[in-house]
Amino acid sequence: MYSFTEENYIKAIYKLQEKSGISVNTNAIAEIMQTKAASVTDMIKKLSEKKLLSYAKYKGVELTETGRKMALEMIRKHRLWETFLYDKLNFSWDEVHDIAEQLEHIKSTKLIDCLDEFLGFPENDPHGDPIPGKNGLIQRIELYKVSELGIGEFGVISGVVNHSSLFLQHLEKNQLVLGKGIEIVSKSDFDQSLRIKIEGGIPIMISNEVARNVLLKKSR
Amino acid sequence: MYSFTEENYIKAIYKLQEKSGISVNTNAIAEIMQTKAASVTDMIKKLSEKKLLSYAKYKGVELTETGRKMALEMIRKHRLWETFLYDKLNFSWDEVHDIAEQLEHIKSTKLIDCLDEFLGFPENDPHGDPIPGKNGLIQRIELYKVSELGIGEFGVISGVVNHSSLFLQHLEKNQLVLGKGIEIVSKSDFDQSLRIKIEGGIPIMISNEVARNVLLKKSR
DNA sequence: TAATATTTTTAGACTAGTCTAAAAATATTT
DNA sequence: AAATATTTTTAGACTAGTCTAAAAATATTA
Repeated sequence: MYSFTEENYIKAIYKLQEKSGISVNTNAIAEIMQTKAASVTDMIKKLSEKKLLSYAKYKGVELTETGRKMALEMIRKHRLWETFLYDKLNFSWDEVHDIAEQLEHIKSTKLIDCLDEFLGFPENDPHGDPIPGKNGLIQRIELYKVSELGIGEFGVISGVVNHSSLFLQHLEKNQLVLGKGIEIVSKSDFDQSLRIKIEGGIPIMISNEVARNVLLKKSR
Repeated sequence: MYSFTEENYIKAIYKLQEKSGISVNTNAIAEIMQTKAASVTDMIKKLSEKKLLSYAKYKGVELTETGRKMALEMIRKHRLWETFLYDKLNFSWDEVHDIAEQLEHIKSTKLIDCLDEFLGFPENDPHGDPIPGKNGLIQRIELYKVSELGIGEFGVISGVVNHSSLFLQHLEKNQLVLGKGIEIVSKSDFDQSLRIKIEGGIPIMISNEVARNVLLKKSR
């Protein structure tokens, strides 16, 4: 059985590996874990001894197969709990993360499967992120940043890059929520802000910052 | 914010105070917490410094008002989660305790109230134990052990004294579950075992041990 | 009352996880 | 290639929580 801290480290490393490709460095882990580089070195030595990652001094770390499986289990639990909080308990999508961060550590071989069934085997969490299956497989579809679309193109909001509370609240306030269709009307050459038309709403302006953090499934 | 260990100690002390009246001794706490007396002494010193209990060497401990409130919050959370596992995720009543022991530590000012609402503000958990309200008040009714009833008396199964997994499984196997009416048919002078008639079932024998651990609401 | 048994506390050692400061290694700049 | 900057590791100190063994206090028995 692994400690909460061990599980959190493995999850953080998995996320960094997803972004950067292969190897993950000490400072990057320290930043996500909100701790000091020395603490990271201490912990990754232990995790290496437990065969969850492979590590050589000054060479960064990579999760082992065991580590990756553990990470995917954590992500599955996290996203299923977020879905429960959102769908069943009416939490808003910017409130669910911190609670799911705690719930994901519950040790029970059966609980998360029962929750999965209870929720109707959802494929995505409230932010549009894919929920890994019991077998650890993630079903991904190709998503595009709003900033990557051209004038006249359409898409359906299906994810967010930035999960911060403030950002999610900003999106909700502007009706930029999962499932909404949008069309790119025009783009400013000056600051790359966009004028977009939201399905069921009036055209609005969004900054380039927002455009780079909202993900779409392309449509027509 | 309190640690999991601190919360567990407070809960254990509350339960012991409920049984024994006022003061609780070190060995009793050690037994519930499955730890050594020395560890208990160390911890109750800390909890005393945090004003959760009052403590004098060799004199046992008593929870303060703050400690009692915290204990009732923990019990409320525990029982609501047990109810969720049982009612919504179809866990059996002997499986819920260990999972609820973990879930009760989730820190969120809003979560348990949303869960309470989601469950329809239940008054009892799957074992018949009363669920404290948000205000900390427990609604109790008078229950009797089966062994306290006379021949010909009736009652409805409304609680259990012993919460062990094996005992709960034994009860379920014998249809001795919450809500069932029973009538005392006869009693053996030899070993105090009882012959009882269960509503909707055939008469069965139960040992004195079982009779002392099943609680009834009296009826007619 | 004294001897014995039991309970509780204290002292010191341990692990898990954190930190700061300094040392070691690597990367970058000149 | 040398100097400088940055990253990473190591050493030692800290807290939380645990343990064993011994000491202290209380309870029980003779």
